[in-house]
Amino acid sequence: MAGVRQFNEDEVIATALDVFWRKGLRDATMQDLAAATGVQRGSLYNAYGDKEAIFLRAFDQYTGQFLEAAGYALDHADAATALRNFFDMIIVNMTDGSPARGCLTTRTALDAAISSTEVRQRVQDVLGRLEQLIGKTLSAAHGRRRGADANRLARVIVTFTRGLAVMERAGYSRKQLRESAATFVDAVAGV
Amino acid sequence: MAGVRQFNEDEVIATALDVFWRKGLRDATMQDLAAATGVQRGSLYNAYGDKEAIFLRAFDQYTGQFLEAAGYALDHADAATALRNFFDMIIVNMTDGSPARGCLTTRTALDAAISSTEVRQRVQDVLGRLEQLIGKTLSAAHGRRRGADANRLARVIVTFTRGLAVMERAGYSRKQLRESAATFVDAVAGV
DNA sequence: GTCAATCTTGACGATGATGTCAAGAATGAT
DNA sequence: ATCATTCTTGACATCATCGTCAAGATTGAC
Repeated sequence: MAGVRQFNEDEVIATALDVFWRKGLRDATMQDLAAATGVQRGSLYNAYGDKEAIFLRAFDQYTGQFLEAAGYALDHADAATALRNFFDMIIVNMTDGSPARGCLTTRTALDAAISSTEVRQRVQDVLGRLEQLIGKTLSAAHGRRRGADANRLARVIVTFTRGLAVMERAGYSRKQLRESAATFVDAVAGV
Repeated sequence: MAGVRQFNEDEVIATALDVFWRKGLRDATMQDLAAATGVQRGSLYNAYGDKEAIFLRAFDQYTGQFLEAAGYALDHADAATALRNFFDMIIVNMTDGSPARGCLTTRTALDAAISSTEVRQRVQDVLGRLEQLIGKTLSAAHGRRRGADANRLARVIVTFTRGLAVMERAGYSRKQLRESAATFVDAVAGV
């Protein structure tokens, strides 16, 4: 069994994403990845180099899915509806699984195991892109809220989503998160 | 040099707090604590049992300081002023030091190294108390905003503070955090 | 069919952390 | 002054993880 790669890379990365999501970059070990993927540790090292390289691939896959879902949820003419959809989506996203997996981006941002700048950069990228996505939705919806205004508000909204992720980790239930998000949207979106 | 404790417990805990704040519960090792406090590892084990016990003491010290400062900052008749003070305080709190230490509570909430329920419980306690503190401020300031309304908003505000802590970790500057907080207060407090 | 390339496998060494312990030392009580 | 108590110290055993590597195996190209 050798000579050519014995595993499907996409599957391995998808499985690795699941492991990282459940355990976090720091706590997931190469052994965890090997066990979950069925690929030996040595093969993983041979194929990817190290854990962080695997993480980066998995994280890219994750952000792709996430931003796509966010864009879809936000795609409504009415800003309030868009935001409600969006919050529903991310709350389900972070409270899914048992135990809940939480938000991978937030967890990664807080993970001190970040020696390389690369990981940090990716986190900033997602947050920045999310901010832009939301900013566009806001300026498109409310003609009166344009430019700097929408951008500032977009950042506030992104910040709030990070807060929800922390609250989830602190033990708040999906229902509680939803209530907070609803209150937030009502207050901020000025609906 | 023995027979009686050779170190000042308060000083040791204060120093330990500094270490935990900079490195996090997970990443701070007993060796780090020993080096920072000047107390040998063995003595620390003898005196406290294990790392988590030391952390709990340090964290209690931290939350005491933090909630006191929060209460002081929030002690204003005008809700908007109270909130602005409060956000100023926590933003300085989390961006202080070089590199910035971030928010210990948030970091701890995300730290997966939490096997014991105790740590998690303390985190929930701080957040809960903070929520109450803010709730009181809100109901006291705005007569029209009472009961459930103030409580819901208080939780939204606590959530937002957690978001700021994450954004700080993601690399946002003190200035950026302040801008977001200001936008948030303007929008939410309905000032 | 042969061979070079490359993947797989299991073992190895290094490292860093945890928690324990026995021996030594100094204090406070009697 | 003596002694039990208790702290300190350094060493020890254990464990988990990382990253490397040589040997074996298999494939695809020629």
